[in-house]
Amino acid sequence: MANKDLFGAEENELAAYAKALSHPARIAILKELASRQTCICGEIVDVLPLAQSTVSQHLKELLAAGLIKGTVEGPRSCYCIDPETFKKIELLFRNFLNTSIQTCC
Amino acid sequence: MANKDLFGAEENELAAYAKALSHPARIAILKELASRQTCICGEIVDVLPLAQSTVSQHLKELLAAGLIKGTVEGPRSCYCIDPETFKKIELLFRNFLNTSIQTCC
DNA sequence: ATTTTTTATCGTAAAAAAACGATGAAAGGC
DNA sequence: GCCTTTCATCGTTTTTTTACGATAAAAAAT
Repeated sequence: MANKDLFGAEENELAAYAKALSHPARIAILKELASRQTCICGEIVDVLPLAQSTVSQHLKELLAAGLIKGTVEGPRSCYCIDPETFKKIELLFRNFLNTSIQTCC
Repeated sequence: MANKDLFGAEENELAAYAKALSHPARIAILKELASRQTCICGEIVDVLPLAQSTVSQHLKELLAAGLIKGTVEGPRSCYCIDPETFKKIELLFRNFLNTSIQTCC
């Protein structure tokens, strides 16, 4: 991505989270994870219209962004939404969007 | 972008808005627009560390996504945040993020 | 009428993202 | 001990994004 230090920390942070959410497959993954109360989520691949390696790549990105946390033990993966990050993002976006609405023309 | 009809409408919509927000320059533009109560915003280029054509391109994307509205009259441009879209997005994201938090493990 | 100023568009190059198949690793079942 | 299953990683190709300079358009200023 473009040189990080051309922009402020808040701009970069917001953009990074938005980027993580910027693909329908990743949204679908998150919704699927959210819909299951338990963490046993090995069947994500079957739900998505993508190859297994592609899904794995999307999971990796979500992991890197901190949106999910997960462990893999041999043939069993266990990914979960990270509620803390979600709370943080919710606040970040809400703040940004609302103050923009209020201060604009 | 990936085939639109591989995913649901909500996934695509969320991802599209997130994509519009996924670059620090675009966040910076939006913050700058929000910070001015008036719509006379011809000096955005000067505020950003990017070439004029690049900024214009980012503005075009924000316009296409519906985040801003604008008119250009010769040597004067007038871009504004679209508060309606912002409200819509705020709701969309809040809904998605909050229900994810509540239903997850 | 010509110049100046500001912006959009075009063409293009470089970088990043997305996707897949093939391969490899790890744990459990046979 | 060997399969099987499930996932990650690698290598590669295609597509998209980002960025810039150069050029064009449009209105105002001179």
